[in-house]
Amino acid sequence: MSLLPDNESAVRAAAVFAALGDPTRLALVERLRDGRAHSIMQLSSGFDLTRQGVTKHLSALEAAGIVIRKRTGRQTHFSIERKTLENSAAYLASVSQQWDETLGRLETLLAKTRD
Amino acid sequence: MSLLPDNESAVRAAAVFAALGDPTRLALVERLRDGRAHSIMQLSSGFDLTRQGVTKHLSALEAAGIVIRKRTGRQTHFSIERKTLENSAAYLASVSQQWDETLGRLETLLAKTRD
DNA sequence: CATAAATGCAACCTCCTGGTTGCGCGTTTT
DNA sequence: AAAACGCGCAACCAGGAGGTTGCATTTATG
Repeated sequence: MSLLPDNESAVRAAAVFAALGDPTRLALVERLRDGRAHSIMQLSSGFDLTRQGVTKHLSALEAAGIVIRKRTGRQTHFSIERKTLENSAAYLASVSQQWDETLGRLETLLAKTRD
Repeated sequence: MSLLPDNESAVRAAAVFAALGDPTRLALVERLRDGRAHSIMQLSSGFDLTRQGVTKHLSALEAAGIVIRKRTGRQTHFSIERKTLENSAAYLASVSQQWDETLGRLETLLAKTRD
């Protein structure tokens, strides 16, 4: 019995978190916070990475649904997919919230008495 | 110039996300949603993993500050550190929120005109 | 049309990660 | 005091992730 996240939202959440888990990728997201679309050249500048390296990370973000790619002419622009981040934020919030509702710190102590 | 997340909150956020990025680890967090403290034996049951394997994951979660370890007698209990998840949720929310505030979809289009 | 610019694609390499096994050590239990 | 329980630690291993180089491709520019 492998009870890995059968929960749909949890599965996707894991993918999103994995994508955001890399420092470079998170930095890229930070760069996209302005909500505008940036080309790969723009995004590559400032990193100790090859353009191809950055592209890989952007593809990873795209695969996780965090970012949207759109080619225009000879350059490719990336922008943030707001909804994905919102969902993940909501997921995390729900976890800590449930922790809050059900018993929380008190039960934590009582658990030690049980079994 | 390597402009990796100099921002403190972003650095920690990356660590937390990396920890939550693994399906097994996220499943463990799911199991701890009840807010109570569970022993390693309890948490191990149901996974296609060795106890030592699960322990490794729990240690990773602990290192990221997502979980708290407390040894009592011969068994070790883990429980959720609510604040860490709250912070990460807030971080994600702030990113998508800023996207919303600043221009968002409109500017996304305009950006294509620029440079 | 020749060339430069911006990107895509594939092969390759290294190192970290997730997983295992084996064993030792403190704590209950009988 | 044995034996069983719950756990920590170390070594080890395969595979994937992050990164590179090299070249092909498409689009703009002079």
